[in-house]
Amino acid sequence: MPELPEVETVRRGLAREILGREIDAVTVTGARSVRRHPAEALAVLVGDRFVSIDRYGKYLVVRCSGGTDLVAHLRMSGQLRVHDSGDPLAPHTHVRIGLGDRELRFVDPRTFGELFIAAGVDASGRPVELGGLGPDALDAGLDGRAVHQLLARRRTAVKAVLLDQRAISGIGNIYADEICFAARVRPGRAAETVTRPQAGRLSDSIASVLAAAVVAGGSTLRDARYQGVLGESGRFQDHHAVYGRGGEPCPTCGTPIRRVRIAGRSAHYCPRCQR
DNA sequence: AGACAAGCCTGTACGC
DNA sequence: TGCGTACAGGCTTGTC
Repeated sequence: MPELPEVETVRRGLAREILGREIDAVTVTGARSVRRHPAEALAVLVGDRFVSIDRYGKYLVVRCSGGTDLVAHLRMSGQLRVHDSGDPLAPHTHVRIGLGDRELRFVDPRTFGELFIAAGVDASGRPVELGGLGPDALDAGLDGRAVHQLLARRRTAVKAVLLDQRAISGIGNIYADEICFAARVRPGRAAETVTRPQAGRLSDSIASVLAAAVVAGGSTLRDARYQGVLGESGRFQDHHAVYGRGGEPCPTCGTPIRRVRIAGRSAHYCPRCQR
């Protein structure tokens, strides 16, 4: 399931593969993937070139030469793939954007993901639809003091705050568990009880875990649908300390990893290392 | 066969 | 009463 490291890996892949190319056709075969518009609305892109690609949390924004911003969110199973235009279509291919001899394809079995044209941008140049997002998890301003403030006076679990895209954008279920482990903080701990030193460790862990995952090209799970733009798998799943490892020994102390439900989601932690 | 996994939005419930 | 916050439910389908 694409989170910040996977989306950043896709961003870099798209920048490498398709930047500067001219869009010569847009074909929508899955209307649900463009549900904010009539299916034909994406045709406004024809004749534009891809100018740059930005990422805000888990959103990708493809800036086009005509001034249009194409926004993508992969949700759980969406993929953006670059193919030669004659390549056979994968099942669940919902949108095809022709780029000369190549093609950008949106593939999404569960159809939670979507593409849409931004209605406009705010003063900072961000699409208005993304106005509710908190600071990006890799934003340098997200220091210990800032994290401590985000957690203050919130009675909900630490992990619920990490997953709240209005508080911090980009963290999903896998990395929330890995960040809590690296910071030695229990994911179910009430946010308002986190001390300043613990908030400092959370801040450091957000940066270090996500940066390491980006270097590794993200995480590709056995069932999860994440792959890079050319079909590459990520390698960070081999470095998961706790996520998906319930019952296995903690890599630090050997205590069995505990699996519980927090905020309606599975959570994994070491009951000895994490307080 | 049916529960489960996931992110995000919406609607509802609740506490101050 | 009203506001902000918290949480359950819905969407979807491949996998176990």
